[in-house]
Amino acid sequence: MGRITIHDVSKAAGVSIKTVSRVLNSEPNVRSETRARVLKLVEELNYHPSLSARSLAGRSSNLIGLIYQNPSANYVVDLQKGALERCHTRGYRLLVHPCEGNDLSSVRDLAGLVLESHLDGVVLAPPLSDSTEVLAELQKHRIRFVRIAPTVDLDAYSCVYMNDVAAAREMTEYLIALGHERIGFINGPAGHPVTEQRYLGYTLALRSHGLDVDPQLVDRGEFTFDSGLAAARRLLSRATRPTAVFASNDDMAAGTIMAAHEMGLPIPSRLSVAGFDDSYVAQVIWPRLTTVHQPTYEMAHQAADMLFRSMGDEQPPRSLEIPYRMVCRESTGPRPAN
Amino acid sequence: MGRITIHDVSKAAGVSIKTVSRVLNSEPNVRSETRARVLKLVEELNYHPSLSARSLAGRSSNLIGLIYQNPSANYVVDLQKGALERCHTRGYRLLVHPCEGNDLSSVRDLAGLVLESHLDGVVLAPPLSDSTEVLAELQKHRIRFVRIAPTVDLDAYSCVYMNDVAAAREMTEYLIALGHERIGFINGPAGHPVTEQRYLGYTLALRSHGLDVDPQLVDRGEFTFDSGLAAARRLLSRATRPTAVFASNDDMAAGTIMAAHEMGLPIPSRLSVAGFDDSYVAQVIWPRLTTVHQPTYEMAHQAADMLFRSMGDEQPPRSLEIPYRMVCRESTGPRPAN
DNA sequence: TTGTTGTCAGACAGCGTTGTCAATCGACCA
DNA sequence: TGGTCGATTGACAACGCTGTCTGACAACAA
Repeated sequence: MGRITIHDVSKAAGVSIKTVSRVLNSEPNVRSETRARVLKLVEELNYHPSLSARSLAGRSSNLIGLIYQNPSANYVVDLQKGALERCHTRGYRLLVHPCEGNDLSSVRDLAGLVLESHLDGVVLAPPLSDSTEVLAELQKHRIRFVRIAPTVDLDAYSCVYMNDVAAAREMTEYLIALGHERIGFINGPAGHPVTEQRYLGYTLALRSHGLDVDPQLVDRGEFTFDSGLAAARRLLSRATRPTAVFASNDDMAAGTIMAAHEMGLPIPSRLSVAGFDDSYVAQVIWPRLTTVHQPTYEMAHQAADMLFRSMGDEQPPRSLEIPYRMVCRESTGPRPAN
Repeated sequence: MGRITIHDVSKAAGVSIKTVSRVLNSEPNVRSETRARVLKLVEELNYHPSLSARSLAGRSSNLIGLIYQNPSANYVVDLQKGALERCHTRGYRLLVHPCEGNDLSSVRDLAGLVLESHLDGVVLAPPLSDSTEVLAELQKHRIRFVRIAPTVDLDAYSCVYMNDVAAAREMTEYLIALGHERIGFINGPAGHPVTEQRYLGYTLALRSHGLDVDPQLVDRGEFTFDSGLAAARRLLSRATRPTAVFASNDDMAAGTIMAAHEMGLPIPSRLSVAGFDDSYVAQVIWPRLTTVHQPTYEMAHQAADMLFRSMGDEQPPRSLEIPYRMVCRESTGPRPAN
């Protein structure tokens, strides 16, 4: 009593296997009576087509990959949820692949994975979405891909993104509007796509309001809580202490809040703190974090969607911008009087 | 210029495809000279065997599934990391499948997925690990599985777990040792496997120290931040306000901390808060959370390992207990004087 | 010499689908 | 009546691998 195959169904229904195949793939030219009979047998026998056989014989494997590289846990979860949801409605499955290391070998591993698994396409999370090696390798093998939040070649390859510059600028302007003039900034790691963008937004806002970019007020972290904590400690113990700190992601903003607590600086009365991402921590930390809502779920959802559409006849847009949203909570307030 | 197949390699090496297959699968009876030649060609041609063809022709698909059902994001991430790491070293791939709904249809969906994808085995996350329907369905199709943190039939089916009762008891005793006598408890949702266990640990600790279990001090949440916040608000506004609250997971503990802040109760001087899981929030919230470290990563890692070992000749242990660890941080302190 | 054993390698039949092409069957038109 | 055409169906060869079986050859014993 092994696996139930298309032959079992065809025999039971008194038709050829090809007809069963036609029914399963909703192909035309099957009498509705025949279709109904086959469908009934499929149900009764609890038949499930082998996807391995399908991808071997056919053109599609109904499998796409989500490729990422040490991003924060919350980010991955949101991405995955978004992609998974879209996969579900389209009958696709999702293979997740954390791609560690940026060297050539892992890039080839990636190509290997795609080839071995017959992936129909891949969704590339940052910072991979900016890696020319990865893109080249994928192109070489003619593998469809959609990039999430890339910063280069927005029009050359398809992608889904948000405007990090505008968002960082708007957040900085929000702080300026609250009266802050000494606004610290915790930058992301050098080389990461969005790092430059968010910093650019910060500087643009300052300059357009006649404020200087003081290097003493800018520090750098690795997008992690610990690095944010360390950077905030340095920033807050400088002679010219900022009255507000804009951390370029929420994890580092959480570190900043911790540092402020350590130093006995009440938030927001003595120090305002803003983050970026609107990840889970932003909503559960106290005080709740003013931040930029990054539409991670939505971006992954749309990326998967673009992938699917490009597999069909449709010609989806090359690139798609998803709007961000300012989320003002209790971690920011007017500049202290002194 | 299509895909490179085993035929291309065999032709180039001047051997039969079977010999290439032997080399790739490290089978015996191949002259080392031949083996080397084949390996060289595989490298040169950048050949990647098709896993679809493999799973169709052979016995194994090199694919396992991680099945879960609306757990918290952090939990999934840890599980996934653990499983993924083990998969990587064994050359397996991981299919993630969020199984929504507990009804019969989704159970059949699950079986369908396993059949369609030729999964070699599945790792079952709670609360699925206790679902008799799921277990029955998997058994029916003779599919290997390992359960994570089940609470029933520990010896009947293979599983990896930790001792929730002992952990909850130890945490409660820690609070008692700090002098607390009115210790609130925020329970998990009814029906969830670990809910009973953790509550049991709480009551055992109280009783063994001559304290009563006061229903006024017990409330219930859904393992989410919001539900924890709501439960804590109720708990802290009762006439007999507790001096410590033990929330049965970290998300609800974070909600409790928020509620305390709202009410102007300093932590830990006026209220101690303890959580369970040692998830990411526990480490970034202020004050940092005293909690029980649940070895999620380790459990998933071991579960995947047991799966792999059971596929080989080995007979891994039926069940494996992973030790938990108390993590005492700044959210707990001695009972306030009044 | 003949048989026996062990090592190495190839031929060939699946695995469960889809794609291609040909066959059958009415219906419809001239 | 015969021919044409669309709708419906089936036969059969892929797809790229593994498992099984068989063959060739060398080494060794009887």
